[in-house]
Amino acid sequence: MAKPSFDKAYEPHEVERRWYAFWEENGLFAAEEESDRPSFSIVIPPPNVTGVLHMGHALNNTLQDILCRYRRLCGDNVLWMPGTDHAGIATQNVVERNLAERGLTRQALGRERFIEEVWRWRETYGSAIIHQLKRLGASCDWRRERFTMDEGLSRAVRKVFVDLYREGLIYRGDYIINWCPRCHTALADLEVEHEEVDGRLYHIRYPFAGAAGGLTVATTRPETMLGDTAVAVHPEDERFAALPASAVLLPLMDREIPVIRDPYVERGFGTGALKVTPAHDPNDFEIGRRHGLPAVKVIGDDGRMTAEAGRFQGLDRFACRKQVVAELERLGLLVEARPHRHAVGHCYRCRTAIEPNLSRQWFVRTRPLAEPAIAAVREGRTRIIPETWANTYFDWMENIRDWCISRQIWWGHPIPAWTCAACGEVHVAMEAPGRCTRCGGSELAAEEDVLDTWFSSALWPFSTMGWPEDTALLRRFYPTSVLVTGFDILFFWVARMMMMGLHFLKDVPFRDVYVHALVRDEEGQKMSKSRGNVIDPLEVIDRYGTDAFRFTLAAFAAQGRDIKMSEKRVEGYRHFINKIWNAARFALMHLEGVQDLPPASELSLADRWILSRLANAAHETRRALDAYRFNDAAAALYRFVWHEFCDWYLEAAKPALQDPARPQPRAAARAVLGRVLREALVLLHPFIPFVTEEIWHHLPGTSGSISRAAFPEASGFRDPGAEERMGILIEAVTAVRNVRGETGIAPGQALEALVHAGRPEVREVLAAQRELVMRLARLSSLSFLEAPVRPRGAATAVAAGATIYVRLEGVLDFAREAARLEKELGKVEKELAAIERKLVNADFLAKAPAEVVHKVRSQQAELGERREKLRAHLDRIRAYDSAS
RNA sequence: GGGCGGAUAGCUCAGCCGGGAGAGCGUCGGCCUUACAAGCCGAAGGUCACAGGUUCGAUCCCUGUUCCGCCUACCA
Repeated sequence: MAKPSFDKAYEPHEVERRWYAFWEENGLFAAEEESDRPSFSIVIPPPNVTGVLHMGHALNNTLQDILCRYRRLCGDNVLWMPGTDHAGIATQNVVERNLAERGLTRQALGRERFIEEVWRWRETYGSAIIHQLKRLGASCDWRRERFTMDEGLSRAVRKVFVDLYREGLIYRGDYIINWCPRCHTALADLEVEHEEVDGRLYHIRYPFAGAAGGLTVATTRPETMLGDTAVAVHPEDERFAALPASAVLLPLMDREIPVIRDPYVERGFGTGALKVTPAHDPNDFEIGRRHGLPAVKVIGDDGRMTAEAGRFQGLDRFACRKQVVAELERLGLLVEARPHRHAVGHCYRCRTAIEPNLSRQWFVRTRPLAEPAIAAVREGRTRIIPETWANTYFDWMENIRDWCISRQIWWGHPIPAWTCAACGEVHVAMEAPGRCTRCGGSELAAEEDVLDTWFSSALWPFSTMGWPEDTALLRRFYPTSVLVTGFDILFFWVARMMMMGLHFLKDVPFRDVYVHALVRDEEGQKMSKSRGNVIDPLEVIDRYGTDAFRFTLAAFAAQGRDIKMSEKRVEGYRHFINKIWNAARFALMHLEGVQDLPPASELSLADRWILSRLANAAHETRRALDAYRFNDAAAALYRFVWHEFCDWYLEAAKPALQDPARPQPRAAARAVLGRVLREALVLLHPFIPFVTEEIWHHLPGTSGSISRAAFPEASGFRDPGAEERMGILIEAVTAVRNVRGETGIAPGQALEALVHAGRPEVREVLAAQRELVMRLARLSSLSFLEAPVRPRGAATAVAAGATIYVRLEGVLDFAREAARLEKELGKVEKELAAIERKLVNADFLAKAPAEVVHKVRSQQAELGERREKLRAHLDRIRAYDSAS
């Protein structure tokens, strides 16, 4: 492949395309089914086939990719299992909308042709999100890509359904479920989103049957009264202890309904009398069961009133409400309609108000499945990180209710059940039975409902690996190492995978669950189309490059905190990418061929220092990633690369690199430069895979893809002595620069400096590194004084345990210098005062650990010394000033 | 109703086992110093929301308060 030019500014797009193709062609993301290396596996949270990449996906997959690339660099055999979800309701809605544009409906098409249409749609658009994940750099093992409607996964679904049914953990029955009149299907409790709305609480008078007076009930949904079959009061409510009649006359319907007594009724709410509509309210349904009440279904599946609603038949439920209220008002039975704020359920797919409806559905008995799933987390077999989410998990699991799994839509896994036309026997089996096992009848009607999409997603960690076959993949990669997901699907998905995994594989589906935050907009608002505040990740990638975007996501992925995304941030990290790029450009000017590191004795102080800092950066990165602290890892790398490697090492190494007259230090610097850059790139690679791969191929001493390099060891070049000595140098140089900045001397003007070093080691370091200090601080000379005596016209800096005089002949503004010293002195005195307050405290001396006391004492000594020096200089400056 | 999280520099956020608070961006001053102006050097800027408590010592632990955000729930 042609080497591109190494331009001043990094140009990401061509680089990204080129390297992604290279990775895929060379199978660098492929997991091995047979391997001696440790296994590491992640199953992707499968995005909806209909979806397009949003910020949530971008964060989620960036974090997974960082982990996968990191583990590969550590030598693991990594499986990142990719795929998509058929997303029953969502996909059906999208395809239906598409049909509507062509003037068609699914009903007109018929079930079979509609399903074909969905598959066609999937062929055309279903890979969009996969391509987008690739642009993000996702290193999935794409050859293994799965789809929840694939034959293999469908088999797993049927097997699970049949087994659970036979174990009595799946049943069918008539219950109140959440019905979406728009999607025309039942929904699980979880799929209902509650929203506070301003409604009204209507007080309606139900006259007694055959007696004067009546009972006033309170309701927010007056239209349901048409289906009332009782009025309930609390058994111990004195107000209703003696009633003139045991029944009331249901207004508008002229039906007599009994007054019953049930402790469910809350005496303090409304009027204390509750209308009971068993067909349209879950609590009323229970009351109805307890009292043997009939259930009258007045609202149909289309949201319109049924024949049971009498003359209201055919009216939309909300229109009906208005009319019922109007008629009651006319009859003088509407006592009042006060404003009332309450929660109303909405369909999580289409936002339509949910109708609780009596209906025959299939359910999973969840409690027996939930118990092992609770235990697994309690016992730490699966860790939830951050831990706080474990509480949420327990809370939900412990109060779990049966799961309605049947959906009245067409796109999904058919429920494998058949009903005998002759005897009504229900058969649940993997394949359609030939004839009825009970009566021998041959006419068997297949169940028309399909399964909840989450039913198949619950199997994802093992169905993707070939279950129910006993595959090599399962043996090697199940349980998966970690699941990375957003908290919004903790119940929908994580909890259910836990239940299914434990039940069918007798082991947890994942060792760790890393729960990350939501990506919000700059103001902290949830991104949504209706708010119009959506930032498209692909546009961000177009503008700033994938690497900058990924690094931003990682840098802001602090545990337990939402990410507020703005392009400004990404721009900042694009600068970082560019910085790396330019550091590499610089390095390449000096690197030729591979050079081994010389022994430590031949390395300069800066060489030893940067190698030590590299080891430290490797250590911090490793520790942070092992703990899923992505932001810590990103920060450590940023600091190392920019503020240590670029700001100090490269500048410090320039003299050696640029001086051909001294081959030995030059060779050492070259070797170190090459080594540190290579290893830094490897450390960075999980975060910014493209630019690191690109640079890698330019560097001498590298081979193959950086994605298969070895993650640097943290222990290698630790050198505390070098770190301390370099610290002195940095402090001294910074002090001189400070003087220069504060006194307004042009950076170009070389200055003379004289140093009085109190501690011999400080003098030794500065003397040994004289040339370097001069260069970095832009000095024309650096000499040493035996006593702290300020030369004429010199500014003073106290730093690194030394006094540094900077000659500013004729330029020194005494007033300004005095002000500068005063400011410095003020700071020191304030710090010292705080320290000394501690040391006069007998309790502190007696009770604090010796090492803390020692530390404080040495701080006191150091600050005291600084204070004395500053005072002395200030006095002299003042004296000089007033004298002159 | 129950639960969880947050409040730290102008902005956005880090801050591990309690030992006197950091970064990025922004601001101010100075620099085109041949890797990088997407850059370099320097500086300013903080009652760590408020009130108590524990402790020799609290941004950190405990209690309460205020203000935000989220999850959850069958008072119609």
